Amino acid sequence: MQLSKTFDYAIRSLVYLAKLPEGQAAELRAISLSQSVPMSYLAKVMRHLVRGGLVTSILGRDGGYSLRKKPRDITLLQVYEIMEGELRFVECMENDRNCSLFNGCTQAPVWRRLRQAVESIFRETTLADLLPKNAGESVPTPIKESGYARAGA
Amino acid sequence: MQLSKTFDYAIRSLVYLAKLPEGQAAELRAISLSQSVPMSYLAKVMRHLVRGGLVTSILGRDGGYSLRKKPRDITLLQVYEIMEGELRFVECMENDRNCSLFNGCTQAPVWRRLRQAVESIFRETTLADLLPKNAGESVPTPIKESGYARAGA
DNA sequence: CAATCGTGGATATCTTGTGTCCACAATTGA
DNA sequence: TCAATTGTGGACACAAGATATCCACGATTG
Repeated sequence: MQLSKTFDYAIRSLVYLAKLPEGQAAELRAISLSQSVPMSYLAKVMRHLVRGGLVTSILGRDGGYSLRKKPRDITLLQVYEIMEGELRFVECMENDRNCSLFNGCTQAPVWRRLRQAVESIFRETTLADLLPKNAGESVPTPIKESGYARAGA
Repeated sequence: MQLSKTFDYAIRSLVYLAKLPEGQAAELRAISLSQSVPMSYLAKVMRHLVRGGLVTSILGRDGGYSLRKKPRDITLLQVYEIMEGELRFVECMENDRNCSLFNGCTQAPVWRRLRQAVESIFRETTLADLLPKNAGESVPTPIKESGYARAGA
């Protein structure tokens, strides 16, 4: 019943990008430092987001990442499905190979209700909802300079 | 975002007990066979339920387990908390050691909303809701005799 | 050409869920 | 009283998945 760090990393990175001035890109190291997320791992996360169509990557010098949509148009459900795949709570969410054999799977309706609840929250929450209200200040400062942002090149 | 098998085992075992005639006990092997759950692992699950106060265990010969409350009085939330502890989706659900430092943890409200949703579903669903409506037949039959119910003594 | 930056994938590590095993205590019936 | 049965407790083993690391490579720009 835990959300993965990967999912959390993805969200926070997207929020970071959303805070940038329109059209501006941020490079991996900057995101990594600001979130205290290992750079080489963040790279993998970002690749998912790129393939998922939420983020554009710019190769080469002065490259980086930038949002491909308005924050209002990026829902947590999209992010979740890109990072984790379809939302499910048990193995046999739809197909009943095992459970229905025993008791007609009386808990299946509960899992469905559960998914609907979570799904609708995820669908209704967009990146825009995660932007700090009172913040015009552009970029948050990292806590520690050391540790991260070292590998990869 | 997955529920553990352990939680599922617990629920199914409780449902099994709930189906028994009032006051009757079932032994470990019977539950294990009916659910195709490894007996030695089920033992551990049952211990949790005993300590959690949902189930009574009877030692010695002709021992077994039986429900300690009416199915209507056992909620999924109780079962969850007994098996998994407090319901949480991220590390820092209440205490904010890390996230608030960066962005005031704008996602925390989302996680809270999420928890409330799940929690209320769990709280409103009782064992009674998981009993098959049309079933007077006492005990479901196992699929395969082999494999489980062998270890332990 | 050289420096920068993201890509891709193989690999390593760590954690946790899941499962196993065995000695032991309690209970009951012969 | 003895032996069989049944749950208890904890140590241990195993597997899978999340998390992290590394390195060779392609793209881009000055």
